[in-house]
Amino acid sequence: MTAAGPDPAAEPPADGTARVVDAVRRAIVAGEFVPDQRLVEADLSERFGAGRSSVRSALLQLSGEGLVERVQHRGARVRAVPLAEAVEVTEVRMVVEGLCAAKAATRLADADRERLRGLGAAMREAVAAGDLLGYSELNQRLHALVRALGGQATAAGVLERLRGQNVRHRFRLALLPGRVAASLPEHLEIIEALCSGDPRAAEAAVRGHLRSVIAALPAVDRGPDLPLDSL
Amino acid sequence: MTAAGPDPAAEPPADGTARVVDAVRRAIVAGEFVPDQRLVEADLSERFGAGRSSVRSALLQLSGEGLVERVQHRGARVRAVPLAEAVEVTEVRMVVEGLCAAKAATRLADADRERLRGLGAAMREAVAAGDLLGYSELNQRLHALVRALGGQATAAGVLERLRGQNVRHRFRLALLPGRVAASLPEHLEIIEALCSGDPRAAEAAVRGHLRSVIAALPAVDRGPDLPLDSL
DNA sequence: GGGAACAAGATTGTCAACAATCCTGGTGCG
DNA sequence: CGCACCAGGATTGTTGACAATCTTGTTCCC
Repeated sequence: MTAAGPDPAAEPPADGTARVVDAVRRAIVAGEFVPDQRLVEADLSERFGAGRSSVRSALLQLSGEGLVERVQHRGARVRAVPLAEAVEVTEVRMVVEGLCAAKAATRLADADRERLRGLGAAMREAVAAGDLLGYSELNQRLHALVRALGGQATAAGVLERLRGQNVRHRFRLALLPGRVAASLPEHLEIIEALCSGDPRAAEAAVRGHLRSVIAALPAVDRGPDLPLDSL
Repeated sequence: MTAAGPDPAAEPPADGTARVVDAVRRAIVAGEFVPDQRLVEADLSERFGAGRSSVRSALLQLSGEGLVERVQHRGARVRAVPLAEAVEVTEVRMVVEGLCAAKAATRLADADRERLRGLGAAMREAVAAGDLLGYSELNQRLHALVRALGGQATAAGVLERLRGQNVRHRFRLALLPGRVAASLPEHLEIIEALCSGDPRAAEAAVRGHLRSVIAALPAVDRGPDLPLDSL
């Protein structure tokens, strides 16, 4: 049963509930469903061609993930994450991702170091080329890699759950003028600290980076709504 | 975050789903439902006098809280938390509760200091009197207080979610011979560091304490099953 | 004109029945 | 004897209808 790993590109014939969960989640992170938008069961049912029961289960599940908010007899709506909470989320990410980095630093194989440094080089190039979206993508890849290398499933789960909550802020962050200039050296420092195998340094580097992200969040929040077509 | 917070004194007339959620959660943390036990919808439906639909919703919600595990077409069972995962959970608790402590240290009012020192004194007395269960209760109160004083709703939510996952191990920890002797000074150090208003010291004290808890976990895991009637 | 009482509409929560799926035991063939 | 195969039972997933609850617009009285 443990033989075949989770295929990253599988499950086209997802049945009712699972399919709706996926579709709604995708619509939320893509910005198609805006914060505070009501999610009426009957509407979603018709839109996705699934029974109201499946939609209901899906909303229950998404509520558990913190993406939608439900109140008794009043339905579900897309959870709005105000700036103050985005800061809180990032603070928690700071310490938990710091833990992952510290653990990762003591477990690296040579192949891992290569992947990390490869990512670092790609980031440098993206910045040099002015490819903000590509950089944002690499950014996520780096953080995901740190999560994975930590080998801490619980921490990874917590981070995954938090990740969904401030997609909005995170997407805009990379587009903030001058942000990448500050972000790139921090990322490179994380990579170097990890490769050096020093857990304290790795944790400190991750914390420093996310502290800087927190400092930049207020500016992001004041920004205008973006198209986000680029997904 | 989402509701789900076990309010110690509220909602007497809980209707269908909410009532089942509460009852099942209580049964799980009380040990009435043992790990890996199957939770058949029809059985629970009859036991709690609620429609299978309500039971279903309840299981969905509890699955979101991480208390039960569900697999497609194979039903739900009480999540078993193996030692390795209990360690992981405590590691995450270590850093997140450290964050709460650091933030709390900078926000304390005099009344808070009094409450903290009062808890410390009560702990000393409980240990002197050999009241292990009372000490365990005070222990939880202290950790809850740190959570609350941090004023970090997101962190508190994460911790609340993790708390439910290793009740089993946590309950037995206090009963481990010689454990309280190591635990008490650590708790007192946390209290002093908080009262001194130094965030770094507070975080370090919390981390040190939970590191010691982690070290003690393997011994707990080997212990026999306890009655747990004391709830 | 302002606000409480009320009724209609909309939406969620629950129930019972049906279909789909999985697990368990037995059966027959090699 | 071992193993693929196949009913039978048990359990979950889904559908549709009904009851309970909330929201909104209206009316009536002060």
